[in-house]
Parts: sequence; C-alpha cells; structure tokens
Amino acid sequence: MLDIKFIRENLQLVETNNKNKRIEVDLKKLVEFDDERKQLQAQIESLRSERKRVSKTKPSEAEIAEMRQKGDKISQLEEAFRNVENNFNEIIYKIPNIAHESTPVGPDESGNKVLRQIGERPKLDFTPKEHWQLGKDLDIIDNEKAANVTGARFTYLKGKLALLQFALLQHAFSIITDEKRIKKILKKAKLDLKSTPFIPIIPPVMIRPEVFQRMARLEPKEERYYIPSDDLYLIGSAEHTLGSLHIDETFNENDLPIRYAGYSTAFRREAGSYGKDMKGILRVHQFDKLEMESFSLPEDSVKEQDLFVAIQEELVQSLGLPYQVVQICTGDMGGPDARQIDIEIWMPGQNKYRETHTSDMMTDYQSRRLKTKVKRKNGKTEFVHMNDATAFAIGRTLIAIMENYQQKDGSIKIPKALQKYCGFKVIKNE
RNA sequence: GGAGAAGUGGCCGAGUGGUUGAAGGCGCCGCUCUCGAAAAGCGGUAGGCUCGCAAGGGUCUCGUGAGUUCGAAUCUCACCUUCUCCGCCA
Repeated sequence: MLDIKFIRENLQLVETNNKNKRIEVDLKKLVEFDDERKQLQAQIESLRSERKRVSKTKPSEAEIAEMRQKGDKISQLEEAFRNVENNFNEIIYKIPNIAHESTPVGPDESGNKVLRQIGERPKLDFTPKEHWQLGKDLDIIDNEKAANVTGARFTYLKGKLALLQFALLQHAFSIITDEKRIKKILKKAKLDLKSTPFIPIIPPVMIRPEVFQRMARLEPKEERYYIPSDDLYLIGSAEHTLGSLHIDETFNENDLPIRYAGYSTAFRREAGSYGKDMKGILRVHQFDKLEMESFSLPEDSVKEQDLFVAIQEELVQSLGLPYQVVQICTGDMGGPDARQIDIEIWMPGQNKYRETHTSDMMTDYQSRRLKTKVKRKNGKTEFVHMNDATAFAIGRTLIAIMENYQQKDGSIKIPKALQKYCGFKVIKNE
C-alpha cells in the first residue's frame, strides 16, 4: 500500500505509474473519499470530545438525554465513516508500488530488458530431450500416477531426482548461511552492505486471510488455495509467511538487515494458465522452493536486491548453468514491486530461456500495512524496506540440470557441486 | 476434542462503571553529585489518525472485533493467543 499523503502530493506521478503498470484506478475518487473521511472524522471527534467531557462528571438527567442524542448521531456518522473507508481502501489497495527509476517502461514481457547473459550453452551433438521426456524415460518423474491420485499438475519426483532436491538445498544453505561467502559475494559485486548471513527457516505453509491481505499477496484470490473449515489459505511462496514474520514489530536500526532463507512447499492454483506447460514439472500446483527474504534500512534496499541477484547468480553459476539476467518492465512486474529482476536459465530441450528465479524489491509497500518498522538512531520511526527473491525453485532448477546435463545415451550427469551432497554422479537407466 | 484460567505501556504489575492513557516497580534517557564510575536524588520516558506555520489541541488504542451504557481497561457476545488438566496423535 502507498501512503495516502504521498499519493496526494504526487498525483501525476502515481497516475503515470498506474498507467505504466497497466492498472486502472480512479485517483480522483480516492482523493474525494479521503476528504470525506477526514471531514467525517472531524465531526465524530468533536462530538466525542463533548460527550467525553460531560461524562467525566456525574451528568444531570437533562445532560444524559442530550448525550443520548449525541451518541446516536455519533453512531450514524461512524457508519458513514466505515462506508467511506471501505470505498477508500478498495481503491488504495489496488494502487501498485511506484516503479524504481531504473525500471524500463513497457506494456508486457516484450518490454523486459536482458541485462547480461552468462555461461556457455552446452554443445550437444544430438537432439536434446525436454525434461518431461527425460523424466519419463529414466522413471524419475511420474505425472500420470499423480493425476490418478491428486489430479493434473501434480507429480511424483522419484529416486535420484528426489535425492537431488535435498542436495540442492544443502548446497544452497552451505553458501547463504556462511558469512564469509556472503562477504565474498558482496565484495565481488562491489556492494557496501553488512555481511549478515541468512537464518534458515521452515515457515508455516498456511496463512490467515488478514495477514495475507496485509502482505499484499492475497490477490489474485483465484490463484490461492483456501481451506474454509479453518479460514486459512495455503501459501504460494515461503515469502508469504516470511515477510509477515515481523508483523506489528519495530526493529532497532542496529538489528538490520535481517535475512532469512525459508524452505517451504508452495501451492498455486494456476488459474488462467490452463493448457500452458502441461507436461512435466515446469508449472505444477505444488512445488518446493528455497526463498530469501530480508528487512533492511530504506536507503539500503536497492543494494540489498543487488546482493540477492548476486547470490542467485553465484548459485546458478555454481551449477554450471547458462543464464540471462532480465530486468522486468513496468507492464510485466508485480504490483508490490519497485524493481523486479529475473534469472532465466537456458533450457536445451525447449531451446529457450525459462524463468527460474525472480527478485522483488518492494520498498515499504508491504511493511506499511504490516506495520514492520525501524526505529532510527535519531529516534524517528520509519517503515522497513523488504526484499524477496528465489534461492532455488527446486522443480525448475531440476529441469535446468536435467536438460543441460543430459547425455547422448539418455543419462543425466550431476553438477560437480552437488555430487558431494547426493553421493552419485549420474542418473541413468539401471 | 472435553474441562478450567488468563491476555494492561519496552518488561513486571495495580486497577471491576465516572478527571485512568492508565498507580507502583524495573529498564531507558537527561540533569545534579563525582577525577570518573557506581550509588543516591531530581526530571523525562507509547503509538496511530487528525487540526495547526508553530506552540499546542482533538480523538482512538488496556489481545481483536461487535454490543450494553450518558459514560467501558472494568459488564455482555464472538474470535485470536497463552497456560493447566484429561483425551487423541507424527
């Protein structure tokens, strides 16, 4: 959520930003509701003030009668106030975050900007298979059985592929929980930030509607799984319960940044993507993911995202996978984002780059509603800035490994860095 | 799942219908004393919204929400959370 004061003082900027992000909002109405709200508030408060003053003493019969009337009037005005506030909220919740100055303006993914391409694509002297074919041939992915048991877009990861998931995790944790490694990455990226390591977390995978709303992630609701019996949603990313971990909290300046590495299952209904990527495990309703989340000082948040991207690159490079870094344009980025940067790994089987990592810098857009703040050394309180990024989306990273490391004989080599964790060097038909 | 108890400021804790946004203590900050520190003494110590150039004012907040009342931290209801006992359980 944006600050209404900021909106009022920067109407033109917000208007333009909405347009760039392709979201239609009636700002004039918003301002009108805000005016109305304030006016009602003033009326209510002056009536309350009177009532309070009288009620501090033992009032006479006449005064009681008068106050009874005033009380009715207050109730009336309060209801009007609630209505106006609901209307107001409905609009302000829709307004997306202001895009960072470096964000390219564009209508959709065609406006995204490739920042750099790193790594050599594998030279294969045979026609590479797609991951789902490899998975079937090697009997390590079984969507057909999953369809019987749970439905479309679910999967069984089997055998060595299942083990590889845990190897990936151990590998990633070994890097991002190590302060020395973080320091190195910061130095290489020429970033001046604290080298605070990430705290490993296994968060809840369900979340209350109210908290989901305050994370600005409840919408689009069609994308969320909901459990009516307990009024809970399943999270679509560890971000949802990591970012809300410090709801209604105020940090001291010295405590920041706080960095978490959260591992959880993510649940997505994939509404609106019917028929898209139906084969294999690229787009499924349930997948596991290691996610980075941080709370930082406002002036550090851009650098913090640079660190997140540097970590992502380090992780992808450590697996020897070719990738490109893409800066997402206004029309394609998430509503809460000020700056979004994706990493896409080259997939030989599909003969194209596919998104495996994303990084969202959200300034104080989430923290304002979460009321996660920092008390500065000068005594002032501000909202913290929040960053969120993928460390490894396991499924898609497995796809990247399968397709890039496939051999002519149909086997898959294991990246060197993972071998010590999984204990094998190849996946082949036994 | 059943029975019971409780949720007050950064922390502990008083307060059961009327100058209580809240006694007292701890902590924290400032000052005095001291060469300095400790101790002691004095003073100050929540946040949101809103009006105001400011000084300052108004209002809301005692887990959350709704209600009773002229008036609610105090009474009623629902929900959330915590604790105790019983049951069940990876």
